[in-house]
Amino acid sequence: MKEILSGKVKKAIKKLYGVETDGIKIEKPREEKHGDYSTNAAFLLAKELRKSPMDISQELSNRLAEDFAFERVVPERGFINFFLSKDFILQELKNLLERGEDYFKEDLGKGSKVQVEFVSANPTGPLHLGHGRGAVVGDTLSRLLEFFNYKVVREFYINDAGRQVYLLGVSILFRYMQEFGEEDARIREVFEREGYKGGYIVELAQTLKEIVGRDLLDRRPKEALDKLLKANLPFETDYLRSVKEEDLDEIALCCAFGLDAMLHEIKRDLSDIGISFDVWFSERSLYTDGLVEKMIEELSKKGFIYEKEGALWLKTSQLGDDKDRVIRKSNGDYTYFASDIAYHYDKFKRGFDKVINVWGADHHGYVPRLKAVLKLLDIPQDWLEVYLIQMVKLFKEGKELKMSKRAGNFVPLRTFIEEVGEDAVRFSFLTKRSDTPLDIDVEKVKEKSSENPVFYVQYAHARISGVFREYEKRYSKSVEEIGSEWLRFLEEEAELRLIKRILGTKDELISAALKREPHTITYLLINTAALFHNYYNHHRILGMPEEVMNSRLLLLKALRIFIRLGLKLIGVSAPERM
RNA sequence: GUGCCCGUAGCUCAGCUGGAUAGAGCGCGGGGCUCCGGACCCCGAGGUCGCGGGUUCAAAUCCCGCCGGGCACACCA
Repeated sequence: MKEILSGKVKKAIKKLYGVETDGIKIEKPREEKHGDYSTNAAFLLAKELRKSPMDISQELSNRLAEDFAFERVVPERGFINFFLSKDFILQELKNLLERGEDYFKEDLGKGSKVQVEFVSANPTGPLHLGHGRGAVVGDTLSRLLEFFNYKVVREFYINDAGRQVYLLGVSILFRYMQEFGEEDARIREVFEREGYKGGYIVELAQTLKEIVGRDLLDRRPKEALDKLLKANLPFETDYLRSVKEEDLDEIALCCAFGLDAMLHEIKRDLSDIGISFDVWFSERSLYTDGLVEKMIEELSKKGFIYEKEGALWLKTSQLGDDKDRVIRKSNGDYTYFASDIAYHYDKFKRGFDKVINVWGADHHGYVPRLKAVLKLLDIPQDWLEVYLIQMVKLFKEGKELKMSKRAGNFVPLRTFIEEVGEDAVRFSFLTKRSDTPLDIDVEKVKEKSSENPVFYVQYAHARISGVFREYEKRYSKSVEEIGSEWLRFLEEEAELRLIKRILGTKDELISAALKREPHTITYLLINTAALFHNYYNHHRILGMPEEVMNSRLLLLKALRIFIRLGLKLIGVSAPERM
């Protein structure tokens, strides 16, 4: 809508003054008396034309008033206020009814390739609520971008290399030994200091015990592996299968077993809230494919790497980071940063026009480091967008629950899903801007789930569907058969307002996509549903004279198109009945 | 200590590329179909937009300082 209007304004300016203008803003005034839309165009032209905004707005208004789209065009203190004409509104509505959700589409992406990397949780434990928020926001952003013709690849980066995974293996092994009442001093020491203490580790250890018996205690990892592979485990065994013979020991086996099991859990949780990934990218593969070494070699050649105290350092401080960073420790291990450089280089090589990383806000200090790397690799800064999701804090009986995986004291996403359901999970993660922390009171969400706004929106959809069902029953005709010629009977103020609202949502969807603010969709839905509920409570539809009934049914149909689209974009179901 | 984010109604939060009388839900007080779904609707009370300065015709919105809260500042990931 804004685009249509700004086109009209630009055309009028060109005709009237012979100049091109940029930066014309079309706004929706808060006050209805200031029109359906307004523009600041006159202010922008004032300098160039050496005329007062008042005069310009007057002249432009006179010109634009001839357009059939406007009932009135009113200059006011330099602003130009537009009042849309009924003819124009109905023409757009007809358009919408014919095109369905496509009416809201716009070719913003022009088919460009965008990667959205999100969740990327360590596969060392189940997903918690923070991951859930990132997952829902990332997925919704992806859906939005896809809708506007970006080619989106959803990617999950699996941190399957390094110390955290080693600790996972140690933790499982420790619990496994405990099952037999045995222990190893060295293992215990590592476990107590850094191990994962969650109950899920104990469960994994028990499963392991059931399948392999004493094999690991008796140092027979090879036999244990064979048993595991034959055991018909309820998950894929990619990591177990790929353990190399020369690396196989008790810990390595536990690592692989743990990774397979955890990844399976993670995938299940995600799929339960409607999320699937196109690519599961293994950090480990960056090492096995030699990409990390290659990157370091290349950066060395360019002189960006130096050695100090036995470690390799990257000169990121010259490029916006506050200090240089270690990429290979003095003990020879690579840091996470090293693989991340390789990872982003790989992303770049894969030809994405844009990469969006959805990260937990606790990683914000890491951003300058990565941006510095882009400079070293001659990758444009705006190629990478980092989108930070603030923490989710959980309260139970007024007390905050900590969510550290190592301590094992966290609330799994699964619990939340089971208590409030997929739709409410997705919706509630999208009712707040992502850069503000989110507090969830477990009890409250549980108790008040019927007050969740998601039901309010879904109820609007179900109500419309109910009216259609009833219409079909009473009149033995489908709503689809009502032709657009009936539209002209829509003339009440409330109806026109509702239509304008629906038409205007396109602008807001576009803005949500461009500004990466998927949460605005939920507000759009709530507001639209409110307008509908209000309208519905004051207007009868069935049983009214034919022209009134048919025109109102068409209005409801348009409304339902938008509500369905909005719900689809945030991944929430649109029930026919509730 | 340094950097980033946040501070809006009793509570949870929208609004922030400056624009006209600051919004929603919950909670609170009052009311609403013999009729298409009352999981709804309408009315009302409730605000120094953390504080102070600055820029501007115009500031919740931009800039600076302060206060309060969160997060991050590893040869962890």
